[in-house]
Amino acid sequence: MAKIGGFFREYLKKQPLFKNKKALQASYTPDEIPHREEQMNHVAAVLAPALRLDKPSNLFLYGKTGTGKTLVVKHVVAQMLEIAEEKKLPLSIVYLNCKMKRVADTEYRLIVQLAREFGKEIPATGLPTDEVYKLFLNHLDNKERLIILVLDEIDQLVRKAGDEFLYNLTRINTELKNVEISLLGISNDLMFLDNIDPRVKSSLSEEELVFPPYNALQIQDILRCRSEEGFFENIVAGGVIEKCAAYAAREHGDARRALELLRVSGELAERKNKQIVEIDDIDEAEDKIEKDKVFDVVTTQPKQSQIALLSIFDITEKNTNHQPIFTGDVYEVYKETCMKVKLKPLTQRRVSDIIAELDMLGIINAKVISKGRYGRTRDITLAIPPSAVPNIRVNLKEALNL
DNA sequence: CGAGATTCATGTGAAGTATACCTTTAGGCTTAA
DNA sequence: AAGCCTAAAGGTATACTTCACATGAATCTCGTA
Repeated sequence: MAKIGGFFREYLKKQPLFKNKKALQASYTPDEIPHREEQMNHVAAVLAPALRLDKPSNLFLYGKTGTGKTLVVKHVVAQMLEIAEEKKLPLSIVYLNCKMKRVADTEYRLIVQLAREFGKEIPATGLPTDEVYKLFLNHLDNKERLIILVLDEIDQLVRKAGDEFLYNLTRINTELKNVEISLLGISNDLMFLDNIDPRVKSSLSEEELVFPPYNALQIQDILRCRSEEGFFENIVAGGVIEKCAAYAAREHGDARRALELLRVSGELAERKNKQIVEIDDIDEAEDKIEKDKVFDVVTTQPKQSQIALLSIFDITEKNTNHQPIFTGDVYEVYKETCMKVKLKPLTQRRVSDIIAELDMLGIINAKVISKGRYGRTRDITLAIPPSAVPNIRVNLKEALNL
C-alpha cells in the first residue's frame, strides 16, 4: 500500500507535460482553424440566411477524413447559435453522427434520434416508420422555427439504409407549415454523390464544397498551434512536429491522425517519466494508436462477429505456410467455436455477411475471388498488424468466456 | 490445340421467420357517488 | 357509472434463415487442323 501511495506522491511531484490535453483531442474546437478560411467562409455564407430566418440552401461537404470538415461546421455552427441565442432567434442546429452504431444506422433510428434531440422520446422499436415521422413532425410543427440538420458521415448511413430517408427529409419542408429544415451533409466518400438517386442528389447538394487534404506544411501549422495550447513550453523536441506531420501527410493529409499521434506521443513520454517528447515516442505512439483503434472496433462488435473474427485469428495462427484462407474454413472453425461457447451458430449465409462487415471495418481484407473449377470464395487476410493480434485474441477469449 | 461446355464452392438477392417491442382495445376489477 | 389496470390483438423493425439463382475461372470435352 505504502508503495502505491508513494507512487501517487511521486506522480504529483512530476512536472506535467500537458497544459491542456483537451486541445490535442480531435473533438476540440479551437478558436483558430488554420488553412480553412476559404471553406469556413463558404459554409458561413451559405448558412447565413438562417440568421434572417430564411431557409439556407442545403449544403454538402466532402473530403477525406481529418480534413477539418466536422471542425469547420462545428465552429460555424457554434458562432451562429451564439448569435441566435443573443437575438432569441428560433433557430435550432442539430448535429448527428450517422456512424454511431445502434444510434443512427437505420432510417428509423435516425428519426428517433432526431426526435430525441428535440426532446421527444420515441420507442426504439415497434412503430411503423411513417408513424415515427408523423410523431416527429407533429412535435416540431407546434412552433415556428428553422432547423439546420447536420448529418455527419452520411455515406455510412446511406450505404446501410439506402437513400430513401434523404428524399423523405428533403420533402419535410413541403409538409410542414411552421418549420423549415436545411440539410448539411458531410461525407468522407468522394464518390458518394454519384451513387444516390438523382432526385435526392439535386436537392441535397444545392451547394457543394470540397475539402482538399492538408499538405505536410499545413499540418505542421496546425500541430504547432495546438501544441502551444496543449503542451507546456519546451516540451516538444525539435523535429517531432515535423515527423508527425510527415506521417499524417503520407496518409492523405489526415490532421486528426497527426494530432492523435502527437497527443499519444506525449502521453507515452509522460508515462515514461520523460520531460520532453522526442521523435522516438512517435513510432511507439503510432503502434499504440493502431492497436487501440482495432481494439475498440473489435470489442464493440456483437458476439457473433467476435467469434467469427476469433476463428479467423485461430486459423491464421495455425496457418504458418501462408495458405489462403477461405470462407468455408472460417465457417467450420466458427461452428466449433460456437459449440464451445454454447451459442447457436448462425448460417453460412449470415457469416458470409459478417465477414463482409469485418472487411468494411478494416479489420480483415476479404476479397471475392474465383478458384475456377473449385468454386469461388473470399480470400481472407488480416488487415491489422500481427503484433496487435495476441492481445486482442486474449481479450476476445475473455469476453467470450473461453 | 483451342473453343465452348461444365463444374464447384460460395456470393448474392429476395422472401420468409422469429423475436422484441409498440399501441390500441376490450374486459374485468376497483372506487366513489 | 367512471376510472384504472391487464391481457390480448394487431402491428412494426430488425436480425437472421431459407431458398434460389448468379458467378467466373479452372478443368473437361470434343471437333478440327
